[in-house]
Amino acid sequence: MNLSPKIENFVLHCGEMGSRWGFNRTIGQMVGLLVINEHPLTANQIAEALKISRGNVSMGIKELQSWQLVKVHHIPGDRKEYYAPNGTIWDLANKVFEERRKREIDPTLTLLRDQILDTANSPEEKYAQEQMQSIHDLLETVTKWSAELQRLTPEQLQSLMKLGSSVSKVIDLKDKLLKKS
Amino acid sequence: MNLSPKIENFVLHCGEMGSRWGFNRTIGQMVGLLVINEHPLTANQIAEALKISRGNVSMGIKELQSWQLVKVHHIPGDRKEYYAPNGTIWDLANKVFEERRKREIDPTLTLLRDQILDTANSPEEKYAQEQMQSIHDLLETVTKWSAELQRLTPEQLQSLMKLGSSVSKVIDLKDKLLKKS
DNA sequence: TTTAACTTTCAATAATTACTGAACGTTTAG
DNA sequence: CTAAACGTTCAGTAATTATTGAAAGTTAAA
Repeated sequence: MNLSPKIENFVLHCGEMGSRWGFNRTIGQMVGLLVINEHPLTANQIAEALKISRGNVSMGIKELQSWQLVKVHHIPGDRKEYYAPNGTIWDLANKVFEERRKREIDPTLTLLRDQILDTANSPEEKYAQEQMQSIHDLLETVTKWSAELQRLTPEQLQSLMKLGSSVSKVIDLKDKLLKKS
Repeated sequence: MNLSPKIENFVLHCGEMGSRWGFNRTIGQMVGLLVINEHPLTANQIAEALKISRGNVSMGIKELQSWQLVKVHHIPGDRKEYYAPNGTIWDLANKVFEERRKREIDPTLTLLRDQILDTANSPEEKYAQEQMQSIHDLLETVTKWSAELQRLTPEQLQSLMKLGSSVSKVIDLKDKLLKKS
C-alpha cells in the first residue's frame, strides 16, 4: 500500500480539512483514502497507507460508522473486512450535514425554545430572549433549507444553479407565476 | 458582571457549539456573551463574566476581529474599549460562513483543480481524478449557492421558505416557465 | 516627564485530545 | 481442541491546543 504523491497529497489535505468537518485529522485521512480508492480496503491496508496503528484504524472506522460514512464488504473465503465509502460524494456530504445538524443544531434549537418560552425577569433577559429568537429563526430557516437541498440530486442542483445565478430570480419567478394563476 | 442563570446557560452552550464552528470554547462563549448583551462590554467585564484571564480575552478578541465578528466602541472620556457584535445575527452567521469558505473550501478547490489538470499515470490515478472531479463540482455548487443565499435578507429567505416546502417545486416551476416562453 | 489606566504578547504550563500497542475477544480452519 | 487470523478495547503516553500571568507596549492626563 504505497500512495502515489498525487494521491498522498489529496489524502493529507483531507486530513487537514477533516478536523474542520467534525472529525480529527486521521479520520479525515481515512475518508480521503477510502474515497479515492476504487476498491474497498482492509484495516491493515489503511494502517499501512496512513502509517498509523491498527488500533487507531479500528477506532476510526467505528467513528466513521457512527457517521454512516463507511460500509463493510466481504469477500467469500476471506475473513477480512473491506471498507468502502457508503455512497457517492454527494451522499457522504449529505450524511455529514445531517449528522452535524443532529449533533449541533437540534440541541441548540431545543435550548433556545426553552429559554424563549421561559419568562424574562429583567430587561437584560428580555433583550437576551429577543436575540435568542433571532438565532432560533435563523437556524430553523437554515435547517429547512438544507433539508430541501438534500432531497435534490446533484443534477437537479446543477440545473437550479444554471437558472441564472441569482436566487432572487427564483423568487421573482415564483411571484410572477403566482400572480398569473 | 454576574450572569443570570438563563443567560449563563446560553453562553455555556455557545461555548460548546463554538468549537464546532471554527473557534474554541472560550471564544464561542465570548461571542455568546456579546450577542445577548444589549450594550458593549469591556475586556475586563468579559474576563470577569467568563472567569478567564485578561490576556485570554485579548487574544480572543483578536481572533474574533480576524473573523470580523466584533467591532469596537468608545465612550468619550473613557479610555477603555467596548466590544460589540459586528452586525445582526444574520450578519454574523454570514461572516462565519464566508470566512470558513475562504479558509477551507477555496484552498481545497485549488488543490483539486491542480490535481485534475495533471495527467494521470495509472488507472488508480484516473479513478482518483474522477472522484476529485465530483468533489470539485459539489464544492463549487455549494459555494455558489451559499453566495446566493448570503445576498438575501432574512425576510427574502423566509419568503422563499414559504414557497411550499419543496425546492423541487421551484425547479418544476422553472421548467414550466421556460417551456411556455 | 511621570504615572496611571489600559492593551498586547508570549513563554511556561495546564487541559484536552489523539495514538499506540499489548491484552483480550471472536471466528474459523485444521 | 488449538492455532491462526482477524477485530476491539483501553490504560498509558504523546501530541496538540488553550490558558495564565508577568512583562512589555501604548496612550493620555496631570
